[in-house]
Amino acid sequence: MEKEQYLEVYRHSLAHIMAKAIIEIYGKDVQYAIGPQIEDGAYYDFVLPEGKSITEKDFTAIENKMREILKRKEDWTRKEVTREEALEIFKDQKFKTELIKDLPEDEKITVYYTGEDYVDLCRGPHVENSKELLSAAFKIHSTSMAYWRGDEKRDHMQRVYLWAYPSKDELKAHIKMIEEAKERDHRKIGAQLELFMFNETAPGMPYWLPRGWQMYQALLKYSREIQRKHGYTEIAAPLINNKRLWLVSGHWAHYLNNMFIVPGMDGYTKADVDIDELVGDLKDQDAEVKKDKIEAGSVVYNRESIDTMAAKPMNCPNAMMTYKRKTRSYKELPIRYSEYDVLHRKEKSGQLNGLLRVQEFRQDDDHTFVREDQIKSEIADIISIADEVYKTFGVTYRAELSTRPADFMGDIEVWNQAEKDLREILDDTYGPDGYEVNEGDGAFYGPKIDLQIKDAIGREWQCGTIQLDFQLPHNFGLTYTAEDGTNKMPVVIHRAIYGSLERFIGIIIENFKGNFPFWLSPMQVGIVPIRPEHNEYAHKVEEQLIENGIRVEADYNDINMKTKIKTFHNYRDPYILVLGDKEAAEGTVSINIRGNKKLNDVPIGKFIELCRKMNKTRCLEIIDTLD
RNA sequence: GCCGAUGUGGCUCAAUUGGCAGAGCAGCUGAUUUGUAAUCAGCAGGUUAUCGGUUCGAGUCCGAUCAUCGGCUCCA
Repeated sequence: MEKEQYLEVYRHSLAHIMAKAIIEIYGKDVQYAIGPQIEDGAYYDFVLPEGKSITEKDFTAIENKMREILKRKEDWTRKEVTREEALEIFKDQKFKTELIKDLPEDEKITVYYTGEDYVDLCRGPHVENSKELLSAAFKIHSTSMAYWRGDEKRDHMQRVYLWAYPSKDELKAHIKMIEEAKERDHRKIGAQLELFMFNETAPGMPYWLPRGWQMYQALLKYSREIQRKHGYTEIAAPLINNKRLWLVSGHWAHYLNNMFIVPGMDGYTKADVDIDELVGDLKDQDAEVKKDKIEAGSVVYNRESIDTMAAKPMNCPNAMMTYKRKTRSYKELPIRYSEYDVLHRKEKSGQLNGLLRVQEFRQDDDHTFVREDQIKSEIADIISIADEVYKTFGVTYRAELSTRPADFMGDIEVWNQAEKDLREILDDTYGPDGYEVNEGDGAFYGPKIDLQIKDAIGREWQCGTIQLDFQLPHNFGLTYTAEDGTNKMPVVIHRAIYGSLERFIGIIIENFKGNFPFWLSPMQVGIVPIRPEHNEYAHKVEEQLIENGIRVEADYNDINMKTKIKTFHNYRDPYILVLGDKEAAEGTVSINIRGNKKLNDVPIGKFIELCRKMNKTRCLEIIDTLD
């Protein structure tokens, strides 16, 4: 048996063993649903008897019970049964019953017995006897809540996860890998390197500290540089707009729950007044609308007030307004408006995650207005930008095309042509099998290409996105004057390469484990004068570096040089310069290079030259020789 | 929003069955004047997330709230 198949079979079998163990511990009333194998093991979904739940403390007991069951060395017997027989076997199991009823008429129904007291509905395959699993290594590691069939309106189940590997060593290696991933955690490194912080009063809204902001600016600078070469123009727009704008864009109808509302003058009232249609609870869109008398001095938010405003969750509507400010000619297109404004998106509690999921962020956003015949070349250009940017970070990526969904908007001919164009570009760039297609997964307003990048330890992240939009130009009534003098509607392309800057920074922190390339390093050079009498020379060196656009910090305190080196070392500065008598006399620097290499007595001019080179080329490696 | 967990000086962590809130690092002061990842001594730093409850007594037990973490779900 191939190793992968073997893994699947015994992980899946172990899921059944776990279900059997849990039933033995919690009783026959346990409702068991499904238990598939996953990347590093398996899980199984249960509804436990009223009032019971599985917590960390119970893991060991379940594992022990599983081992006890395996030692019984029971046979696994497969049995084909009729629909009626299956329904009889699982008459007390509501989920199994539902699964059986949903099976196609002609489907063979198979059940597996493990020993005589446990039976599960399953296609298999499984091991033939539990003893085959005795050598497997497994560990229950977490639980979570899951909805039956992913539907939040249906049963809430408890999902129990286990890791499973063929040997103890492989399980150990997996646990070690998870611990290493924790070492990369951007939240931990972000605190150590003083890049960003959070405060309770602004959940999910990062404070960028001086060092982190340097990095942020380096990313912005790079984005601006490359976009400028590709004909982009940058704009900035209001952060809050009256709800009238959001009504036109459709956000008020479809995105309100994710928007931070800013009440206008009528949004609260200071005098006694009767208000109709008062929103009972701002957090709950479906809350009952009530009619109430407001007492003087009280503050009431009324989402329906005429001058209610909202912080923008997306840049698009304001970009539309910017386009619409005057009549446009076909000769002007494409118009590319890039912007880096702050966006706010309100997330449900429990969804925030460091920089990876935030409520306030900036995107390297752009809205490009094109004629239909320009779509293809424009998308090709965007992909070339993405390709260049991702290469600079040393990550590989994968493209996914999402096509027309059932509930699409607009002209089917336009869709067909656009999808054809996108496929041709993707074929040309990555080869016909070099990208994935998610049929019907596009947004209702247009097809899209998502770019997934792969980090240093193989995790994938969606960053770049390129979306065609046939809807927004329609909502905003955008037009341009065509060659024949008629008014035509442009197509909008939304695109981002980093995606959210915050998220992207979180990803690259973990990708580089905090050891950033020179051009990205918050501080690039740390200066350590050995004794106070060397401060004067150190100041001169510092000034020269600053003049050359190099981010530098120096420690002029009268303390042990070891301490100063340690501090900069902990900040992971790529270069630490040690300056003493010799260097001052000869106009040189002695360099501690991140990674413990050293270069002594380097002429200052030479050092500046290599720093400038790295800033210009944005190379990944820190130069550690003078050749 | 859901399931489970966590919250003690800036950071990492202690505090026995409910019984005086403590240490290291960082900070400050002084000494040391040092050529490559922790020199020595002293000082200061706390309403134990917040609010409420039980108790003679709460970091510890109970409740609520907030934030955070692991997942689920969601994510134009």
